[in-house]
Amino acid sequence: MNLMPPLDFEAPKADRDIDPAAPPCRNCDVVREIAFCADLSADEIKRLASVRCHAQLPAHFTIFREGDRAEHVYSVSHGAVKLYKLLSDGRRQIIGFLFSGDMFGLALDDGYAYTAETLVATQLCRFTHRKLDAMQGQMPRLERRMFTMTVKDLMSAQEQMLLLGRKTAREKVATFLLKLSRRAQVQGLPASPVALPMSRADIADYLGLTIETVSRTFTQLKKDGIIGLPASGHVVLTDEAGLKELAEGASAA
Amino acid sequence: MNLMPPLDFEAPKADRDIDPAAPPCRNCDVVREIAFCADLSADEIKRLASVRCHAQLPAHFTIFREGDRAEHVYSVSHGAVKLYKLLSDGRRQIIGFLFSGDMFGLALDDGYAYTAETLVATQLCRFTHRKLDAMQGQMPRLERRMFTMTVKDLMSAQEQMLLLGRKTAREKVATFLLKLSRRAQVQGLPASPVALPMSRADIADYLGLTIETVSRTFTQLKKDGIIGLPASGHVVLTDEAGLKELAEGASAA
DNA sequence: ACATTCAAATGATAACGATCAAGACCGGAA
DNA sequence: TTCCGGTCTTGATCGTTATCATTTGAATGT
Repeated sequence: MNLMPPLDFEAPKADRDIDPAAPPCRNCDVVREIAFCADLSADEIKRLASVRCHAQLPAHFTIFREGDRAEHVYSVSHGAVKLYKLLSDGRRQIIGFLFSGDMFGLALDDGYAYTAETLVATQLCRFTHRKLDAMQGQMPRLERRMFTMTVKDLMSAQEQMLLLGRKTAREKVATFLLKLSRRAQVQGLPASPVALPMSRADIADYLGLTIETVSRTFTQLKKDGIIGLPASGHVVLTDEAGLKELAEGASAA
Repeated sequence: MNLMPPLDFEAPKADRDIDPAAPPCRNCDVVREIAFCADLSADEIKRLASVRCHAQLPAHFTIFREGDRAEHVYSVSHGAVKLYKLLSDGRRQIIGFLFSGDMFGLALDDGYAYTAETLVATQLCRFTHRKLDAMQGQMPRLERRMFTMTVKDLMSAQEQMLLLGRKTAREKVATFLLKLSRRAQVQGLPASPVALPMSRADIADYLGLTIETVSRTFTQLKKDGIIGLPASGHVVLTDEAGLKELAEGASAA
């Protein structure tokens, strides 16, 4: 797969889809409020838009690979993306699931430290590092926003270290479901029937477990009346308080 | 311990130790080159120094606790610090060991997300978030440097997620030793007899293992001729290539 | 030198999650 | 509809690491 990408950023088609006369970033609707382009002055948005490149990508599309020259930063407009790192023998660790408004692609040594792949059909905004750097100092609010988002990412990564290093399978899954639920709420979606746009394998590689353990844990939580599994790809948080207790490591329950 | 802190930032003594006539940050010697105060103009350093507070802390001193109001950012001048998060039942995950030049204490919601504790006697520089924020926009290079350091921290955290989620005990220990060795080199110390200023318990809580497993793994690696354990708190990297192979997950070996 | 204390190493056993192996389910194509 | 490919679930067993228990060792103080 991905040998013949049906669409990519190079295709001018993507740019043509954006009405140049429209207020820049109008396309982004809600996302404007939470993405890194939020909180900017009209002038800043205009300037930012001039170096932006929008694209619609299909599901399971590799945006870039670990080690690729890091030329762009991305912002998710709509859809979902996963970031992962690999060991030489194929073991995989997913380091993040991204949704509308999330940013990715920052790198220091000219090479991405992870692979980025869409989970579902996804719209992205792309910015060139070089051009952003060139505007350095001219868009203080943007820089500050990117900084803040990076600090948030770091804190989230630290939470995940606690999960990976010290939580049980049950606690890991509970934490994961709550995180997804909260994230859905941020996007104005209901907290409870949570959509899981990723496969069991993805969940396993995010939580440091195997597919089988993830599956068994879902089944157990369902048996215990903590969650419901109405349809593939959807979870009902029947007992959110119970989930929270589990997630925080309240031994019993 | 820490019930009667023998020294702290509030004590004016710490400030008196700094010669106000000396070029600011002269005390920091080498650290100046790698800390976040590096790469600043003379004017910026002067301004930064005006809101700085230096302190010498003893070993095993709690600098702040998870949940405390986040009022300061810190930079390690000399010594070593560990950052950790706790679960309600006491399970602990160390999310980082910090050395000269490292920064910590960034927070978003007014509360530190982790506890910070010295490993050994340590000198710190402290800055008030409020004052730094007040200077926002006036010290672009400082902001950029802090951003860069945060991105680096994030990438390091992502590496650690791969370790915690997907590496074996042996691979974890190998990775840890290599990381310490590289870090020592950055500080101009030799790569090979690496100092371990932290306890086995700290290492275990950093790698998501138990004390016993860490101990056994050290013993094994020694038996296999990959490392040497000349004295408590020191490790010789006998076979660095072997360690690297292990760390990257080269199944065999 | 010896007692005391705490950290580290080692040993024995258990458990959680991994691995191996079927079988169930679901969606898409003919 | 039926077949086919995949993912997900469930079952049986194994193994790595955790847990429990003890010994060794190193540092500190008397």
